[in-house]
Amino acid sequence: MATISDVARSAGVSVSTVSYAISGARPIRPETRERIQSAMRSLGFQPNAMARSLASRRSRVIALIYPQIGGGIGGTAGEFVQSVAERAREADYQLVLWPFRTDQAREIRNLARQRMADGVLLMEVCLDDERIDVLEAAKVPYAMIGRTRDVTERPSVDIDFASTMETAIAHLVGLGHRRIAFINHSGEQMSAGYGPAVRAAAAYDGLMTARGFVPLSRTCDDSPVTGRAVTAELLATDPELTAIITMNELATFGVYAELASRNLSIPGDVSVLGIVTSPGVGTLSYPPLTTMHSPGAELGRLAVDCLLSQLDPARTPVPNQLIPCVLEPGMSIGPARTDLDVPQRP
Amino acid sequence: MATISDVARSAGVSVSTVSYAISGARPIRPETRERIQSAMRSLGFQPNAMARSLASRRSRVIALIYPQIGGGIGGTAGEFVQSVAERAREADYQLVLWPFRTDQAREIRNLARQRMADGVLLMEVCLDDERIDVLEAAKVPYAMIGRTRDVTERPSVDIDFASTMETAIAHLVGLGHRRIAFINHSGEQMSAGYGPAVRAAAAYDGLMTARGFVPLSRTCDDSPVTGRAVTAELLATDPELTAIITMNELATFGVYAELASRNLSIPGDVSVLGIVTSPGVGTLSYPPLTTMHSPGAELGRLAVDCLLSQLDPARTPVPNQLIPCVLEPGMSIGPARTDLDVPQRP
DNA sequence: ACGGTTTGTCGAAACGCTTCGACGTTCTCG
DNA sequence: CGAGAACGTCGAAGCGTTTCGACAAACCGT
Repeated sequence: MATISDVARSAGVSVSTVSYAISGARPIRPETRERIQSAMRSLGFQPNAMARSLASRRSRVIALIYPQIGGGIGGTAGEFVQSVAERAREADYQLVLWPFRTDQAREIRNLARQRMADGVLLMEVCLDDERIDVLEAAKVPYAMIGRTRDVTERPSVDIDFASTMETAIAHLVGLGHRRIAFINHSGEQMSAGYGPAVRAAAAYDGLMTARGFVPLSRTCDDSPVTGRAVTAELLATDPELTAIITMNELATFGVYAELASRNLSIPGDVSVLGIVTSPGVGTLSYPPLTTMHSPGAELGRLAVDCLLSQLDPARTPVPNQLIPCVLEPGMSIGPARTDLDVPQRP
Repeated sequence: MATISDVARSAGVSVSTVSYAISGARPIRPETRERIQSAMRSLGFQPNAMARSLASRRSRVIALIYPQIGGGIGGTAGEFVQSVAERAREADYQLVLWPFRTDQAREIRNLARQRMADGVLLMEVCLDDERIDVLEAAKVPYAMIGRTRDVTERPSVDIDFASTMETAIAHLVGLGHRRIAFINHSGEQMSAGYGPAVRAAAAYDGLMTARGFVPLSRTCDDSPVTGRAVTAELLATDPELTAIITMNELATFGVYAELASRNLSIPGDVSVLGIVTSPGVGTLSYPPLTTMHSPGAELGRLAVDCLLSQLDPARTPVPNQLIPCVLEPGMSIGPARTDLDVPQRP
């Protein structure tokens, strides 16, 4: 494997000249540059990443800490990892995966101290996330996907749950819906302070109340079976329900199943809107679910930019951003049925 | 950030002694080791990964080249990446992601020459995969998930499509099915020599023919819409069809939709078996789809072991392995309906 | 024509580790 | 009891880059 000194010898220049020709940090005479480049080409030279990192004290590697990709449909996480990897590639960085649970802050810090990565990306951030404290104490550059409780100036990108929920509710209200239920993630995630669950719940309660409607929200394990049970319970609690917003992909399949088993039509009897889903998941159901899909790819890109802007002072800083989910029309939403609101018929 | 010489100074030994204490490559007196360890602890020392790699000429990083994670439900790829990352972690290796298309062999080689990774893992291997040639020419250790056409001694792990298909067909035949159709991946993937598509098709044709049944297989784009159309076409071609094997998760949702729209019951009229699915995908449908799910996690682990055994001569070599899919019972399979076989009824 | 920049190149010192050879000590066993 | 092996430690030479300071040569304005 050719080294930089092989190139230098073959081009008849010193090692440092080759280095400057590569980095452009100092001017090189055009013909010298030519000679160096052709030497590099004919030797198939690629600079040794480790030596480069050691000397420059920058590894050009960023780490993505993720708790679990699998665990369900997982399209959101997958899309996200994909876009992070690609964005990193574009910026000429490598992406390493650090599979850690959110409570393994110590392990994360130790790995970070090995300086394999110049910075880390955190996903599935909780409202009180010890990893943030540890990383800050260790002065490790980071960016979060999600936000801690105190929405300060910590570098982050996140889904705009408030605006997403507002769009969702406004859309349904515009179609005459007044009794709109919400199916959230599980109670455990809620009490663990999992950001999306907590923020969406708060937004839902606030927006419903502000409109003078009665909030009716439920936590629900991420599974079709639980989704089905929760739907049954919701219908028992409010038989006049006309719409359900779900933020739980797997549970949504259970919603469909329960409604089907009761011969309730979608959207004739009940409208269903899936929010924060992975793109395309709506087409898996019949009738196709109307969704507001998670801007995973965009978040991935932004998160990388946000982190890199801290690593490289030359980059323009990337402000914290909140991205709303994108409406993907399906066939699961219609006007609220009116037989309940107007009991007497002509 | 503490370095090894800080530790050495603080413990009153030489740098090399600290290094040997860490690696265990040479014996160290217990009390010396104690002193070194407590020095490391109090300094919060973590060895610099770059320096270590440069000196030892091994980065303890492996690369996973993947074409695209997302693509729909994507649980399989996600599960796979997950298990690869975890296995690497267990073996004290880092995993980097190289998002490259299968035709970017040159880029892969150049990255490999930078020696950031000690070896690479390839997924979505095609029958004739130029990446393999390039990697072999560059003497880069690798392991494939999937196999090239010439099933030689190249390091690989793969799904055992033949045995999976045999199990699938045998299961259905045991329930009286004779007219069993097969819905494969898309025609483009087929002609691109995508291993799973080609091998499953070959297995299906061979096994059906060997039993004296008529093969009826179709390629199908990965989407519910196409799945639905293909199902309609299959039913038109053979109205006496009693079972469908699908190896196309998204298309399977279309199969369900088409059968439902014709008021054909599952499994009363038609049994449906999804093979090579991501685990859990069966529960998304109603009635729950019986599946043979892809051993993604196991393949991921084996692939890592297979690669590491080449990197580390001390490891016992891992032979190439073929893992069959795992039957996950659902409710979409039943006995073949008999009205067609026995036209006259009492 | 003369100081002062800018340009283009070089040599050498890091970067933080691993690993080799050397060497004094302590065991082992014939 | 003495030769050879095993033990425990050290110093130094890398590993393949980047980057700093130096310096000759060409260029500049006056």
